[in-house]
Amino acid sequence: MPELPEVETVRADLNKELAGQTVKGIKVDKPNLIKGSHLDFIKELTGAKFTGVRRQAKLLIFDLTKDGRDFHVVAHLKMTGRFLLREQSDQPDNYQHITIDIGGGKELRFCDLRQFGYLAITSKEDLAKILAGYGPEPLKDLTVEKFEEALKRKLAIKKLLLDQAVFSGIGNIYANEALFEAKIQPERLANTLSIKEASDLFQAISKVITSGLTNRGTTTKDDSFKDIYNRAGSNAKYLRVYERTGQPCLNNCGDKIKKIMVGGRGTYFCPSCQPQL
DNA sequence: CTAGGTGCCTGATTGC
DNA sequence: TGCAATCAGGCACCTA
Repeated sequence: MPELPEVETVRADLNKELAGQTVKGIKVDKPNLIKGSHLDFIKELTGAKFTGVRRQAKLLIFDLTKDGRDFHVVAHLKMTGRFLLREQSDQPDNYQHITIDIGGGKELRFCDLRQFGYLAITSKEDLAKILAGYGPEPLKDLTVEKFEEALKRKLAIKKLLLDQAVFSGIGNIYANEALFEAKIQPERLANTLSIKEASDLFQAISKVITSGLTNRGTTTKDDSFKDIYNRAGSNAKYLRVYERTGQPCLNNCGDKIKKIMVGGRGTYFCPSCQPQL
């Protein structure tokens, strides 16, 4: 599933490929993946020029200009959303639902098995409102001081890490990995972490996110993430708990990775290395 | 403020 | 064997 490192990988490539290109045409096979009117989406986007692609949290933000007016398209990949850059002559992709002709024989395809993802046209003002709802993100505006402040809540630490209004960009994979790295049990209430634990967790989050970025994302066995050239990321080999239920802890502690549900999400940890206090 | 439930989807898994 | 029920999962949205 695309989290901060995966979305950033996609963003960087999209920015390189799209900047300066003009939308020649759009085909929408699944209108439900467009927020708002898909007819308006087609009308407004056709003829517009990409000026850049940004990212905040897990959101992709396409900057466009048309007839002297600037606007944006925000996109969320959710679980299985994917942008692929293809030649128009290429075979259709699986779950290809929206196709954007960018000229030069190339097209941008939005594919999504589960159809949770979306695209939406937004004005500068509406975009600002959307982005204001997101908390600071790792490696950027999240400081250890802000992190400690945010932990003053009586809530399972893992649930807090996944709350995009508190910290943004962290998803299930990196949350599990960071908690293992910091040796903190996922159900621990955030306000019970010591200063040292909070500091360790902050460092652990930076570490696992950096690893994800360096390796162009985590592609697990379900293939949920591919970059715009349909290439897998290489970070999966560094995962230490995610989807390793029943396998030996890589700290060689002798225990096995256990899976539980926390806040309705699959949660992986080592009962010995991450003891419940 | 937080918790809890539902809905969006479909492939994989489980149940009978 | 085959089909049906169940379920995961990010996030919005609603109710308590």
